[in-house]
Order: sequence, then structure tokens, then C-alpha cells
Amino acid sequence: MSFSPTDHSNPNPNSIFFPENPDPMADFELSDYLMLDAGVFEDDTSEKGMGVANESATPKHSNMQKNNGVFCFSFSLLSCLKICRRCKSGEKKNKLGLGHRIAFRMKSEIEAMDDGYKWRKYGKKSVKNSPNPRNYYKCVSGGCNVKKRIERDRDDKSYVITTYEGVHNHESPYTSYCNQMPLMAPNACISQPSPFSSSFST
DNA sequence: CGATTTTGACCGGCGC
DNA sequence: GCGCCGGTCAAAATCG
Repeated sequence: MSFSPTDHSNPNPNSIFFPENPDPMADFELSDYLMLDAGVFEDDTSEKGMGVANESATPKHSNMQKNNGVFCFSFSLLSCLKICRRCKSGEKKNKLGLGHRIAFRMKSEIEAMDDGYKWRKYGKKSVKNSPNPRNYYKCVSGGCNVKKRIERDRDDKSYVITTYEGVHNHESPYTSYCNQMPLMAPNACISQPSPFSSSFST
């Protein structure tokens, strides 16, 4: 993959752009959902397939667009949007009291995929039954205690498993950026609030 | 020099 | 109670 975090042609080095690669989908593939908090999808035929982990569901979960030769990947926004709307009751919390948990399994060479939020790595741990270490990140926004874990699939290293825990209490800085770039690529970004922001979980 | 990452130590939950 | 394991802390190292 030709993406470079330090590429100065990319106005937002934390986002996923592919200014040089003619076919980023050849390298990147959002394959499926791994798991969610129990009950998120139950008994709702209007969203049939949203939570099913299979390759045929991929188009619904990926949100990559091309504009002016620039690719911009938005982290499965539409899918997560529905998920978090259905998490609104907040009745399910994990043992840490952080609330919702969502995991993705993606085919990617990059482990630290940018989802529009700014994260700080605070730990790395090797886990049992897996040759690959697990990385721990916290959202750096003040007062926001959302965390995520990133690890490579133990069975297929080409896949990355990302687990989000908690709900952001702020909008994504990436969303703000997208709304401010009409001249460069008016439709390149998905101008929606993050699915993990509080406004979509109420 | 401030921000970020690395990494070993520490802690709590859980099963035996 | 003890040991294993996953998660977090925090000091040191590294980076920009």
C-alpha cells in the first residue's frame, strides 16, 4: 500500500487516503463484523444481514468513495450508525461499565486504521493462543474514555481485528475536517457524525 | 522539548 | 489461596 502517514499531500495525515494507489480496494477489504454485544441485531428483519458475518455483506459495511482521484475511507459509518441507534437504551454494559462494544474484522495491511478519532496507545500485550500482540488505545479527547483494541487475526495475519469499547462523548475531528473541504473533494468524505458519538446513541 | 510509543510492572477477575 | 491471564499504569525511550 502506498499510503504514507507523512504524505504532505494529505491534509489529514490521520485519515486513510490513497493518493497514489489506483486501486486501494485491492489492498483493503472490510470483510465482516466479528461480534457485537448480544442482542443488538435480534428480531429486526428491516436490517436483515447487517450483523451477519459473511463476505456478501461487505458492500453494506464498506464506505469508500473516490473523488478527484482521491480515495477516502469512512469507517463503516452507515452500518455502525444503525448499530448504535439500537444500542440507545444502554442497558447492556460490560464489566468496566463502559457500555457498548463493537468488533470489526478487516483485511488490511495497516493495523492502526484511522476512524476519524485521535487515539493514544497505552499498552501492548501478547495474548494466549495468539502469536500476535494486542495493542490498546484510548481516545485522547478530554473526558472521553472510549477504548479500542487492535490485533491481527491469529488464523490469518492479513486480517486485523479492531474492537471498540464505549461511546464517544464528542464528534469526530475527522467529521469537522470533511465539512471544511468542499473545494478539494466535496463528496469525498462521508459527512455524517461519527456512529460512536453521543448524538447517535441516544 | 513536547508528544507519542514502548515495555515491564502491577492489579483485579476468574478458574481450579 | 494460588496461579494464570487480560488490561492498565507509568517511567523510559523515541520521534518530530
